[in-house]
Amino acid sequence: MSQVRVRFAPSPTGMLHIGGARTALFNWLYARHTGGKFVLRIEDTDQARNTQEAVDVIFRGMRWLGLDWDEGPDGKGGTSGDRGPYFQSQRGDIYRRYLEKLKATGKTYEDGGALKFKMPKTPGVVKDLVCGEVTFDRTMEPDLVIQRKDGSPVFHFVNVVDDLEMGITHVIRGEDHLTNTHKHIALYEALGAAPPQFGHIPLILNRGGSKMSKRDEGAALGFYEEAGYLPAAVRNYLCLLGWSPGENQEILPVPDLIQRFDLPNINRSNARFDGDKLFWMNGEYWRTLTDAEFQKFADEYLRRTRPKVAQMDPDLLKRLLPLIREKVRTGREMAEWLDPYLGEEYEYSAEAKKKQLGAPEAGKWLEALSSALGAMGTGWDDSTIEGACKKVAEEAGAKPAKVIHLARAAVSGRTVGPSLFGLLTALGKERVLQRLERTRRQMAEGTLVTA
RNA sequence: GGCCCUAUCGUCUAGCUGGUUAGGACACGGCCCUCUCAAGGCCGGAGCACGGGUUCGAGCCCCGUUAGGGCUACCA
Repeated sequence: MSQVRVRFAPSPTGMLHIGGARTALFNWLYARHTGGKFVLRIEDTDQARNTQEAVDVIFRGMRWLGLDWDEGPDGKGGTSGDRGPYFQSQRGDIYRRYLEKLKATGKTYEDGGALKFKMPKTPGVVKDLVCGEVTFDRTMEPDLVIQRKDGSPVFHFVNVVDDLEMGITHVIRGEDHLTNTHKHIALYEALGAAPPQFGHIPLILNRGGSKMSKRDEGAALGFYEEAGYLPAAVRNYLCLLGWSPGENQEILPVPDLIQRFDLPNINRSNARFDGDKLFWMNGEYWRTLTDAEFQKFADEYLRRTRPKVAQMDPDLLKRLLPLIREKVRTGREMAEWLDPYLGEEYEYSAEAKKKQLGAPEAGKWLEALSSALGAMGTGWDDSTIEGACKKVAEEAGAKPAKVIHLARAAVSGRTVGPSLFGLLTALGKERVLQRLERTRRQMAEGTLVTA
């Protein structure tokens, strides 16, 4: 048996569709599982949408997911592999050659300026690796246009020619192509070539239950990168749509995924995309990152989404991040939680003002807190701060929680945040006193800003 | 309309060649922990679409119905 060659052939639409990403992933897994080659081919025949930016989106998405390809454009202007070109827009000569070859068989004819392929009227049989044997009655099947009036070849034709020329052995693609496959097979046969094997994988459905379209929320892979998801989590989650590793396991490292993945155990029914579960899974990966991995991720994500971090005291950031990390599970949440510490002009949320800072005893308690914390000598740490806070509460005859929540609101402007004692420790005494003072001043002046 | 695919908790799924108290995960509810929020622990509700067969026995096999999805372009 010769070496497996699979391909992913996206068209540059300006986004990498989540379904396309999953198709790429399954192809990649199959190539790695079998020790075969994974080819990337760009179907850039639609001139209107074909821009460099749109092509770059594909490269970026593939790299982000960790799907490396053995042949195709390298994304840096170069190419690897010797079965190119890997852009359809550069394969015109090849298509013309095959068009001539097909014409020579006498199985084509001109109609209305277009070139048509005479579809055989015999039953079309597709032996699908996922769906089994599917037979199509073609007695009523119309002939297939393979070249438009303007001379350009159509998708079905170039797709077949490319797969043939590139020596693709297994075509793994979405089930939406299943009913077209017999046409492709007819083309292979007319060209005197053996068709590849096919495996049609179930579609990814949106919440409403229809094929995920580019207009659906979260349909673009880039959406998850922007939201600060971890590529490993997204990749792992995508694996579970239409396939299961079995043995009640869902979270698996890549080598296990590769080892267990195979075509016969792919599901036949479509799967709905469940953002909640992805979110949960991201949390699982989020928690198992090493400190170094998390730091790298946080640096890159924050630099991109919160340019203000550059102005921030790096030591403060370094102290804050671990505290925030354990309370959230995506980069976006992390960034939002960091907002109150990006500068001293932080805002107070409506809830913080209403529930905490607006309380009758708030001013009195904050004053007590300021003096208690201000009086602390050496040893500014979680436990000494806790002691001071509890003492303030005790003297005020209140539960510690009351004072703690008030302090959080004063110091961060929020009602939720990292554990208070850790937060105060991280902020440092001077900054904490300054923030308490700022809050008291604004309370006194009645100018607590909202936005 | 025609053709094709599919059908296990709300969702993703396990369930190999018929014998299971139908398993797991997300989500959800309750309790515990608790300074908010997460995390964690314990408990719980929730499913074989329906109807016929075949069989001693069907979630698994066959047929039908229903439902969902897809395809049916000189789009890709």
